[in-house]
Amino acid sequence: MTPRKVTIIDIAKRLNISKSTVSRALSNHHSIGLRTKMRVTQLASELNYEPDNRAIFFKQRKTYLIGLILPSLSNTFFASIVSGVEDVAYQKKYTLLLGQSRDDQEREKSIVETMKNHRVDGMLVSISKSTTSYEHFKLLEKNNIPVVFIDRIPEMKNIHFIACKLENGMIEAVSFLVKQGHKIIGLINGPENFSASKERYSAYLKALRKNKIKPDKKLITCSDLTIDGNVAASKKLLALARRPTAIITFNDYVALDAIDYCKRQKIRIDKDISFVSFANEAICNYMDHPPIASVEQFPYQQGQKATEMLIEIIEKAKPENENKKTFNNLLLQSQLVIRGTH
Amino acid sequence: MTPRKVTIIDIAKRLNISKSTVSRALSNHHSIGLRTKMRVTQLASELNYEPDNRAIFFKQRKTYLIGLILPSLSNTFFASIVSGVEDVAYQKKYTLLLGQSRDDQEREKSIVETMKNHRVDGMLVSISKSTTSYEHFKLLEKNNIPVVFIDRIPEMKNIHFIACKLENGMIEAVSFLVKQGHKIIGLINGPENFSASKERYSAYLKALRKNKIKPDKKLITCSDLTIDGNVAASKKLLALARRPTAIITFNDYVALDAIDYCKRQKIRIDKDISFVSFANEAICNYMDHPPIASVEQFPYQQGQKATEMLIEIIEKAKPENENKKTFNNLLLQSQLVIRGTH
DNA sequence: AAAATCAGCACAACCGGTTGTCTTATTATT
DNA sequence: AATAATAAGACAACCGGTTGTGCTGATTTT
Repeated sequence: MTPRKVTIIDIAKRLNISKSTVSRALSNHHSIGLRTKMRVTQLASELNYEPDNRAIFFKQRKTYLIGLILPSLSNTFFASIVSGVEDVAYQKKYTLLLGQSRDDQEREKSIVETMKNHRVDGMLVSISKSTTSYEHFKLLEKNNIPVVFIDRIPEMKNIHFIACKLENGMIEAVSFLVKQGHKIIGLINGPENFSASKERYSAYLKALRKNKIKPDKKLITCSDLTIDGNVAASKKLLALARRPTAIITFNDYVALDAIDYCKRQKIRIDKDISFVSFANEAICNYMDHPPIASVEQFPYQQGQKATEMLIEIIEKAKPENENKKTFNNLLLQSQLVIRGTH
Repeated sequence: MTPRKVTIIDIAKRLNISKSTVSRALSNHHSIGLRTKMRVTQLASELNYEPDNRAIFFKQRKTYLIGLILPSLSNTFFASIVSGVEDVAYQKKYTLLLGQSRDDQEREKSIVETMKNHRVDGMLVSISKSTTSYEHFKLLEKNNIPVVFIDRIPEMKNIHFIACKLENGMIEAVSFLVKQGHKIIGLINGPENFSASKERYSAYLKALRKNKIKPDKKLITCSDLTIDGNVAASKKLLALARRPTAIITFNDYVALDAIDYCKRQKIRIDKDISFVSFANEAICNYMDHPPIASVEQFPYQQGQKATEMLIEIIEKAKPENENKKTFNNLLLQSQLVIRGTH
């Protein structure tokens, strides 16, 4: 129990007026005399009076709080999302509540619970890898707390979400490689149960079709995205009799581990084998042999757009619209970024 | 105004009992009969009743909210801090309010104001580069909201803070280079007005003294930490008649830009020149020619320790302790990490 | 001079919980 | 059977603001 802070009641007592007068004086209401207004504002600043949002929002049934739950924060992709979310939230006068699920469903649930009890006006979520039950999100809806999912989307009907469409990026990537003369193009994908993996997988097949290349199951493998997993996947593809001359990886880190492995195996990067990846992390610019291209997924922009979408939903929500709900979703186009040779 | 949620009053009305009975039934109070308890809990779960934290914390004068303000979130150093803070906050049942100042004093002030009005129980701050006035922090103290500063510490008296002591890391760095045979060791520092720069500067001088090397002003330069600034600083040092054989840089990014510049100039890394940096970013492990060593500043741990410190301050704060305030500060030791050759 | 108008402020209800005190009906004690 | 003890729950105040309504005295209107 922290010591109590100055309230309008304290001010009212000292000036021998009622607290409603203080409240109106501070908000410059016309029915309060000039002299009283001046005495109130004067004393308020002397005492360092600060209004208590909770009391205000309590009546308004609004908190101007937005909850954001991400799997991790030390990952640059998610850090960019946070940054985009915060920028928009700040601009629209909302404050951000942050939680990281650490890819643990129970922790995710618990954070949802806490934020719900803090009465956030809405939530932004990138679901954890281990999330299989969506009850906690359904409960939010029952409580009239809108949720916008970002990038990692659950398989639920009737949800708001924003993501980055990878199909076009994958097609650009494959076409780019084909144009460079590659015919045997491998894929190191992420965990099979990821929707992001599924999307890459089907886009990869579509891209091959478009370029009239027959898919070869042996050229497709998965990694659990750990260093060991990435190396194992690389090893598998590079040991093939029909060895790929180019590999597309789930993200930049997979590519970097793969490139590392190649170097140790004296497989020459960009000669014996080329890499194209996803994420387009800035850090790749410092590498001697980065992937020759990477598909940008615009995490910062996803964060921005998701927040704009959420706030719009929050602010247009009215009880009378209860039964004519619509669900917003937005797919940004990904974009292949070809690295300059340097 | 979002539609209203289920309250204990709704439950009370339906069961024709008083709201205090509902409250006590839900918290399993002994003076409520078993039958009533069951009817209440039953109906509560049917209606998806969720307690409103604000009403509870309102009376308790506590929110279990902690505000965290950092200059940026897209920077991995700060992202690690956030991660450490969130982990501890979660474990201790506090929720994190996040804001980024974008190194703008006005935005920092405005975020402090907002969080204060949300009645956070305490705040964690890494001050913005442009912050010169500390009034907004002093006001927090007057409002009995404790603040713990992290890593970027303002020049104020009587504050709580946590930071990472760079002196020992710098001494280790210089000694390491000397042991490798280097005698001419340059320094590319950050902006002069940074306390972090000042600390590196004096530690650098001390380290040279310890190793009986005479400092040479020409070997010391500053960068504004932009790519152009980093390159310009590198150019300056490498153009010297008495050219350094090793350079210590403000952080890894400066080193990477410098290394990049060297490569373009055909200056051979680790032969003609070696680099040691600060921050020890994981990404350097993927480089062909990373700095040979880097001083780890433990941002994740700083976040953790700062949060532990803050929560301790919050929870032991009592009105009667008002005038016997003490100020906590903790300096972690930095640590030189020598990269394995790979 | 009586009635109407209005400025300036007080009073009270409300938001959704918690908690101390009071009431009532039942059971236990002597 | 009369009294004390106890169980179960009602009532009301409180946290710190906002806001609709009511009251009072002064000024204006007729």
